[in-house]
Amino acid sequence: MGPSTRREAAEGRAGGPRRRADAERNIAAIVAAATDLLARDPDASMTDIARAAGVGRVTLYAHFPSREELIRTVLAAAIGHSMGAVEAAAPEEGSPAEAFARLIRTCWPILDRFGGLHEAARRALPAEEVRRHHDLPMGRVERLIVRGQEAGSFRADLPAEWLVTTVYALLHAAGDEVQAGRRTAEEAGDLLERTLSALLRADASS
Amino acid sequence: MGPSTRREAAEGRAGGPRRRADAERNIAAIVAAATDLLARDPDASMTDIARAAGVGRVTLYAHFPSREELIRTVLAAAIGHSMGAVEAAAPEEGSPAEAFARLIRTCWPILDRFGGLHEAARRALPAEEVRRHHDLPMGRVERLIVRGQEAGSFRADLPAEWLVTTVYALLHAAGDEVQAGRRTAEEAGDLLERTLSALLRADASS
DNA sequence: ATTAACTCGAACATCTATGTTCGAGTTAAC
DNA sequence: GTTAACTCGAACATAGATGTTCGAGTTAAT
Repeated sequence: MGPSTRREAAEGRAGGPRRRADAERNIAAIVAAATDLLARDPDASMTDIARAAGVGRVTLYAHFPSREELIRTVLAAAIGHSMGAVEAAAPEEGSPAEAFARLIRTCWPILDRFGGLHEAARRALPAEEVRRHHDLPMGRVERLIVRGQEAGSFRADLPAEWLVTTVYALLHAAGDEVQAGRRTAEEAGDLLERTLSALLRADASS
Repeated sequence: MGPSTRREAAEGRAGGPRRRADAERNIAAIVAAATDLLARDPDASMTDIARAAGVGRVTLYAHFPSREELIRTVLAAAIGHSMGAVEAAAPEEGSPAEAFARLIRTCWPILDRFGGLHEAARRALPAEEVRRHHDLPMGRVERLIVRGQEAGSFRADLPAEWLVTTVYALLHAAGDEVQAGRRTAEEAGDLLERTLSALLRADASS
C-alpha cells in the first residue's frame, strides 16, 4: 500500500506513530506552495500545486485526502501567520493612528495574501466555516478602529464594520497593483498607508 | 440543419438577411441573463446561462459560437451601458466634487456590475483585449479626478491613477456588501459616496 | 399556406480536474 | 541491515464543462 494506507488527514493526527522527516518536509513544502499559488490564483489545480511543491501528485493526495482538506489546512496556517504578524505590530499600544500606520506598514502584504486565500476558501469550503475563520484577523483590525473612534481620532460617522471592509478592499487593490507589476511593494505600501490614514482621520467627516 | 448553419457570430452580421423577431428576443434574453450571472459569478456555466435566459443550450450555441464570443458580446454591451450612464451624469459640468458625487450616486451599481464582468472577461479573453475595453470607463473617471486635482479640490499628493483604482475597489466592496445582504443598495450607496468624497478631498492630504 | 428561420432535447466527442489504485523503487529510523 | 514509511509514475474511474450533430417540432414572415 501507499504511504500508510490513507493517513489521518495530514495535520490532525492524534497520538499515534511519529511521522518521518521527509514526509514532514514535503507537507511543509506543499502548504507553502499551495499558499503561494492559491493566493495568486484561487483556481490553481492540485497538479499545479504538487509541481510547485516539487512533489508527485500522488504524494500530495497521500497527505491531503482532498482539495478541500488542503485548503482547510492552508487557510488555518495563513490565519495563524496573519494573527502572529498582527500581534507583533502591537495594535493596542500607542495612539490609534500610530498603531494603525504600524500595522499597515508591517502587515499589509501578509494580510493581503490572506485575502487572496480567502477567495480560494470561499469556493472550496462551506460558507459558514470560512466566515468563522475570516472573523479572526478581521476582528483584530476592527478592534483597533473602534479604539480610534472612541478616542476621537478616527471618524465615527461611518460604522467601524464598513471601515474594516474598506481597509481590506484597499489592501487588496494595492496587492493587485504589485502583482500586475504596476508598482513596487514599497510604492504600494506607501500609497496604502497614506490613503488609509486619510480615510480614517476624524476630520475627514462629511 | 439548425438555425441557419453556423450564423455569423451573433451581433456582428454584415448586411445579409434580417433576423427573425424571436431570435432577436432570445439573443437579448441571453445577453441579459449572462450579464447578470457572470457579474455575480464569473464561473457561471453556459448551461446555467441558457437556463437563466429561458432558452435551450443548443439555442445559445446557435447564436454565440463559443463562451468566449458570448463574453465578448456581454462585455461590449456592458461597456456601452456604463458609458451611457456615465455620460448621462455629465461629469464635465459643475464642480468636480459635485460632479463626482452625482456620478457615484447615479452610476455606482452599473459600474460595479461592470467590474464583476471584468473578472469574467479576464478569464476568457486575451489580456490585451480586456485592457483595451476596460480603459474606457476607467479613463472617464480618471479625467474627472484629474480635473478635480487641477482645480485644487481633489488631493494631488496621490496619483490620479491610484485614486481611480481605489474608487473601483470601494465600488466593488460596496457591491459585495449588498450582494451578501449585509446592507441595502441605498445604505451602501450612501456609505460609498461619503467615503469616496472624504478620500478625494484636497484637505485630506498627509 | 407555404417556406425558411428558429428552437430544443438527446446524444456524442473532447478536455480537464479530482481522486484512487497498483507496483516498484527510495529513504528514514531503529 | 532490516523494516516500515514514504515517494511517485502510469493508469484508471468519475464528473463537469464545452462544443457539435441530428432530427423533429414550432413559429415568424411573405
